[in-house]
Amino acid sequence: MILSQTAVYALRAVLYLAESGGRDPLRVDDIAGGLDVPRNYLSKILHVQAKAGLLESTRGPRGGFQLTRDPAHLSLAEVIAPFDDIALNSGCLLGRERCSDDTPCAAHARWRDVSSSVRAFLLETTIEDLARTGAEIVVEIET
Amino acid sequence: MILSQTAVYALRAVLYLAESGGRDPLRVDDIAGGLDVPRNYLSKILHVQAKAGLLESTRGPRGGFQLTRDPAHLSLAEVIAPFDDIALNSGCLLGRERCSDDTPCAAHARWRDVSSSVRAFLLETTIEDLARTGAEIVVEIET
DNA sequence: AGAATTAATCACATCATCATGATGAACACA
DNA sequence: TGTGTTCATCATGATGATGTGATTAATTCT
Repeated sequence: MILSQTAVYALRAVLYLAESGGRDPLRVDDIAGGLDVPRNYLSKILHVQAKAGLLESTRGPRGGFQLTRDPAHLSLAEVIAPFDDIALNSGCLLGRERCSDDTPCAAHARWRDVSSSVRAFLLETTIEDLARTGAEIVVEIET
Repeated sequence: MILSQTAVYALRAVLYLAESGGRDPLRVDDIAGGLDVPRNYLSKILHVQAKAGLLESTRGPRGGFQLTRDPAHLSLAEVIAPFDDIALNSGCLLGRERCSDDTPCAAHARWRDVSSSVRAFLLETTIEDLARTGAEIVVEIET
C-alpha cells in the first residue's frame, strides 16, 4: 500500500469532517463510528492532527474536532505529512547514490517522472477534490 | 517508501547477479558482503526467489546463486512480486468502493493515472535497464 | 569414506505499526 | 460546587517486518 493505515485513517477523518459541514465539532466517537475505525487509535491520530494545526479540538460537552482549514486549500500531502514520509525517495528507487544525477541508470529518468507524479498528485489534490461527488466512505480496504 | 526493505534487497541482489556476468554462482556471503545486507536475511530472500524460479541455487563447494533469466527480459515487477503486493490498489487511494467506477470523486481519474504509471514502470522496466551505466550499488537509504 | 564448503532451516530477538482498555484532565452547565 | 461529557494519555498487547546466531543438509573434492 502506498499509504500507511494510519495515514488513510487520517485522510478519511478529515474528509468526514469536511463533508459534515464543519459548523460544530464532531466527537471522536461519532467519527470513529461513522468510519468504523478504532476509537482510541483515531483519537491519537486526531490529536496529532490538532497539534499539527489542521484540526481544532475542544473538550467537554459539545466538544470534538473541527477543521481549521478550508478543504479547498488543504492538500492530501498536508494531511498525510505527520504520519507518512512523503519524500518518496525522489532519487533512485533503490536508494543508490551514484545513480542520482551524474551517472543515471537507464531507468532513472522514467522513475523520476513516475515518482514525481505521485508527489504532485498528493500536493495538488485537495480534500475538497475527494469530497466532490462525495462517494460514501466505505470500510473495505484491499486485503 | 514505495517498496519494502525486503523487496529492495531482492532487487539489489538480482541486479548484483546480473552485473556479475552470471557465469558461475555467487555465494550468499559474497552478495551480502557486496551489498552490505544482513547475510541470513538475504539468504531467506534468495531462497524465496529461487522457489519463484528467478534464481537457481546450488549447494556445496562452488555453489551459490545464479540468475535463471535474461536480465533484459526480467521486469522489476517479477522480482518484487514474491515480497510486495504490486497491485497498488488500482482503485481509490482510500480504498473506497463507491468511488471506483460509477461515482468517481473528482480526484479519481488523476489518481488512477498516477497509480497505473507506477505499475507500468515496474512492469516495463527490466533489470538490464537498471544495470545499464551500472552505477555502483550504494547502501544509503533515506532515513 | 571423510573433510570442507555452501545453502537451508530453526529458534529467537528486536522494532514499528496497529490496536484496546482503563484512567486522567479539561470543560460546560445546572 | 458538582456532575456528566469529552478529549488526552497511559499501559499493555498483537502482529508482521526485519535481523541474528546456531545448526542441519546437500554437494564437491580428495
